[in-house]
Parts: sequence; C-alpha cells; structure tokens
Amino acid sequence: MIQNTARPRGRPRSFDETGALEKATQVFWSKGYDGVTIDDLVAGMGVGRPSLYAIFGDKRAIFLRALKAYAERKGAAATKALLAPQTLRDSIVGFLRYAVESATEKGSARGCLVVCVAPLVNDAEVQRFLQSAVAGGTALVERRFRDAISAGDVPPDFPVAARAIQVTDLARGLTMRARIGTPRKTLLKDAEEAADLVLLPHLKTIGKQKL
Amino acid sequence: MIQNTARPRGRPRSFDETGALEKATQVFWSKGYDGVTIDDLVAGMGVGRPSLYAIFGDKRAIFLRALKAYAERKGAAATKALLAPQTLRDSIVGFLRYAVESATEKGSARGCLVVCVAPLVNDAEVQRFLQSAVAGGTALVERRFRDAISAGDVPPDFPVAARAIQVTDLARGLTMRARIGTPRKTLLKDAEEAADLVLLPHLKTIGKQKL
DNA sequence: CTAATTTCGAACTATTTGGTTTTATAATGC
DNA sequence: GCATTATAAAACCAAATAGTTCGAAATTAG
Repeated sequence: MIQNTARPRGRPRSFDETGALEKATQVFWSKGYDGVTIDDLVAGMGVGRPSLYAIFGDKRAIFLRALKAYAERKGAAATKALLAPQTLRDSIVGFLRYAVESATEKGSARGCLVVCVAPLVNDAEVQRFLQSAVAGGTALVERRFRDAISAGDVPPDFPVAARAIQVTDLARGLTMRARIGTPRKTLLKDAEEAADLVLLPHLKTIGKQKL
Repeated sequence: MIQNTARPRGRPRSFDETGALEKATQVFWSKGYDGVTIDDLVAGMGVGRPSLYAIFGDKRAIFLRALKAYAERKGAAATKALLAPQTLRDSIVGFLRYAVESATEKGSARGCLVVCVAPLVNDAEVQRFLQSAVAGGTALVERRFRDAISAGDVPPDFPVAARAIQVTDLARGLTMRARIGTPRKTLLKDAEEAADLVLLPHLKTIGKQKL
C-alpha cells in the first residue's frame, strides 16, 4: 500500500502543478485579472501554452483555482495569527499586522489578491466566493472575541459582531493603502493604533491609560 | 467682453465634453481599467472613435481625466457631508454614510473609482494621484476633529491623526464591501457603528451610554 | 451661394490575443 | 529495442483590438 502506483506512464511534467498555480497567483496579484494575458501566464507559470490549457483550462479557471488556493493559505495564516496569542490585544494586533505584512512583502505584489484584485472581477462565482470569504473572516474574529468574553478579558456585553466587522474593515483599509504604496512602517503603526481603537476602551486587564 | 467670441467655426460637436467624461467614468467604474476597450468607451461615451482620439487621446489619458474629475466631484461632496453638520457625530456619520450611499447608488456601478478601481492601475501618475487623494481625505477628517476640539466637543488630547486615518480606513473597508455586493442597508448600519466606535468613548456631550 | 473649417461615420490596417493543431521529445512497460 | 503514453515547443488560425484614413455632413465667414 505504500507503493503509490508510482509515476504515470508518459513523459514526466517539467513543472509542479501547485507551484505553477502559486506563480499564477503572483501574476494576477500584480497585474489584476483583466490585465493578465495568456502569454503572461505562460511566461509567469513556466508552463507551455498547450499544457496550460490542457491541465488548467482557460484564464477564468486558472484564476478561480489560484484565488481559492491563495485564500486558503492566507486564511490559515490569518487564523493562526489571530488564535495563537494569549492576550486578546496580541491577537488583534497579530491579525492586523499579518494583513499589513503580507500586503507589503518584498518580492511580491503589494496588496492582496482577495481584498484588492478579486473584487474587480466581474464574475458571479468570484463574487459569491468573496462574500463567503468576507463572512468567514469576520466570523473568525468574532470567535476570538467570544473566547475573550469567556476568558473574562472583556465584559460580556462586548459588541462582538460590530467589532469583528470593524476589525476586518480596518484590515481592508490598510490593505488597500498598501496597494497604492503606503510604506509598511506607516501601516504597521496604523495597525497597532487600530487594535487600540477596537479594544482599549473595553479591556479589563489593561485599562485605558494608553489612550 | 461678455460676447465670448461665440461658437467655433466648423461643424458643431454632437456631444458635451464633460458629459462624455462622466460617462467614461461610469465605464471604467463598472469594468475596471484593464477591462475597458476603446469600443466600450466609444459606446459608453457616445463619441465617435476618431473624435475620441482627437479630443481626449488614448485610454490612459481618458482615464486620468475621468479619475481627476470624479475625485474632485466626490471630494467636494464628501467635504460637504463632513463639514456641514453641527455635531461631530453627525459629521462622521455623514461622511461614512456618504461613502456607503455613493458606493451603492442604483444605476451606477458599485464601489468607488478612486477606492476600488484606480489602485489596480499600474501607472506611476495614477499612484501618485491616489497617494495625494488619500492624504487629502484624512487631512479633511483631521480638520473636522480639530474643530471639534476647539468647540470643546472632544477633549484636547483626542488622537486626531490616528482617528482620522481610522475613519478613512473604515470608509475604504465599507466601500470595498459595497463592491462585492454587501447590501446598502447592512453597510449603513455598519457605518453608524463605525462612527460610534471612533467617537463614543470620547464624546463629552453624549457619553458612553450606548456602548 | 461658395469656400473654408471642423466634426462625424464607416471602412481599413496592423497588432495582439485566445485557443488549437502539429511535430518532436522523454519517459514507461514489454 | 520497440510500442505506448504523455508532455513540450513552435507554428498556426481566427477573432478582437488599437489606432488611422477618407469621404460626407454641418456649420460659419465672406
């Protein structure tokens, strides 16, 4: 059962499928959906034109796969940034910091495929996906807030739903500013202050002295 | 001096220049920069192809003019929404409401040309323009906060700069959600709560009872 | 009314783009 | 080695696109 039927028979592929998809992500990320031609994808993915069509399909299909894979990776990383820290403030700061850092990474396009690029794609399936991605993001933050109530870090009447939406809206704002070139340093400071805004008036343990 | 040398000589134009530009704005707004072809502009602006090139130039030139004109109109309206109301809360709510309403107008594309579309245009001049537009927006909100300090509506140590950035980031977040189809009603409620977030802990006159 | 001037509309050309076909190459199994 | 299977690389084709040209139309100046 270990011997996983080994290799397929014919000529082996010269590229790695998931690797090629990640490269496609970068292409869409930097040029936007409509700005990308098939030749851009051929060049960026390192996959020949016919193989590209045979294995991935047309531009729309490639984008959908790239978007979903990217959203999964990024969602996992954001979840980790949000749920790993002990204190609530570290969680929210971590979440916003991650948004800023991944949107200002060297060697990658600025901004975020989900936040900046995908909303401009006029496609019903993309739109549905984004709706659920947004809902998933706020649900995640909401969950962290509820945990904080259980832990007694914020009062039970903490407005969980409203604050979760605000955290994600602030993250969107930071990410869009990253796209237009606002420096990482500025955004990191803003992320910190955004976390303060959302939390400090409520935190039982720390209080409001920093405001 | 009144008689402004009247009409130019040849055949009169069949379109209005600024009107055609506004129509171009709608085209870019709904399809994004790269999604627009010259034929889209010809159809949307009601200007023949040769006239379009002769009078407006190529796609990039049209976009730049449309963007700047749109930003001016919208900036003026936002300024009015922000500076007209008496109370600070009405100002911030008005500002955020205006962002939501103009991003969810019936008969127009969703979102905002400046916030959603222009950041994806890979062009140095567009990027510079957006940087200054963002700076102008936060400066406007900052000014309103300073007025509120002068009026004694918030304490003198109110964190003017941080709150201004947060208000505009929240507006960006709301606008991006408008683009992906979040209903106006939802966004209007979120705008209201966002204003509360930014203000309620500080307001001297109303207090914090609503939190 | 005629000439000059400017715009309009349709047709035209060259280039780019999306998608396919064709031929060559690299592996496996007998 | 030889048949089989699958990919790669390049050429190919049709449709879309950007930008221009040209004759007809609409206006003003004389």
